Amino acid sequence: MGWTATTQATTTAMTKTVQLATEDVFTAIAHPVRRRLLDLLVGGEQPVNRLAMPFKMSRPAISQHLRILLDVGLVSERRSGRERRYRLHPEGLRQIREWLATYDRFWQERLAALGDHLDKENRQ
Amino acid sequence: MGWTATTQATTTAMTKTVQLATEDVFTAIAHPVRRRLLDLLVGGEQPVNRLAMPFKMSRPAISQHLRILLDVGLVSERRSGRERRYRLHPEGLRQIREWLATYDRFWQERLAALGDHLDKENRQ
DNA sequence: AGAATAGGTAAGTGATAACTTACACGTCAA
DNA sequence: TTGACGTGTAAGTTATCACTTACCTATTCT
Repeated sequence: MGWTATTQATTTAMTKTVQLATEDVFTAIAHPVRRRLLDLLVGGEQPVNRLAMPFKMSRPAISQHLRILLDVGLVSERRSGRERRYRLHPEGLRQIREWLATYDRFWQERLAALGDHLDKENRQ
Repeated sequence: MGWTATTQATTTAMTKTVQLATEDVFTAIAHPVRRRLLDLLVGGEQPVNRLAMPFKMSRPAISQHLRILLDVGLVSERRSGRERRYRLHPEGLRQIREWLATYDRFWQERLAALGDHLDKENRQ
């Protein structure tokens, strides 16, 4: 997995951002902890401490997983006081759904073929 | 990603087998080469050499990827002469679809909420 | 039988994923 | 202001991925 440095301009300052070269949603959701984090966020926007609670890992580890989710755009971050609240952005999952669609079709065809086969069997 | 050693009994002897602890379909499809392999198999059962052709990697590398797909059950292998024909078994992808379903719901709710919000705005 | 074809497996290597601890920095509370 | 809270980042370690080359076995062809 490669990393690329990109720069992002804001009105007030320049902020450096690190992004996944491939916006690889597939890789992002490959890790069970990250899937679990997304699941937790279905309950709504939540601060890191709250997200980290169910896990036995250190909090920095969670931060790092959140970073990966952030990089592929599956979550966003909003600062509120000394907290950072993470929010789910499931739009990126569309990519996966689209990839899966191919296999839906394949699956349908196989079912159809099976149906035909059974029809023939019955006719004999 | 953890690995567990399991033992498998046969009538004639004991064979040691290494298996993915989690039959992790998510991990299996995380690699672009493996997704591509599955895509190629939509065209029907195919021998390894044919599957390996589009790639610049060595053939053993492809064999190793196929092994991972085999382990999680996304493909099956059938011997035919000196060839081994691989066949797609997309059933395992259901697991992913099911996980995604949660977010479909979330997404719907967000759209609904947005609709409500816009309604209120309009009423003002 | 001997050579060529098809493909799996072993062993080794380099890159990187996934943790950990230590630390820095902004925010709130006393 | 001082300290506690909430969190990100740096650096280091270990395990594992993803490849390569070398080799082995089974099948087919001559």
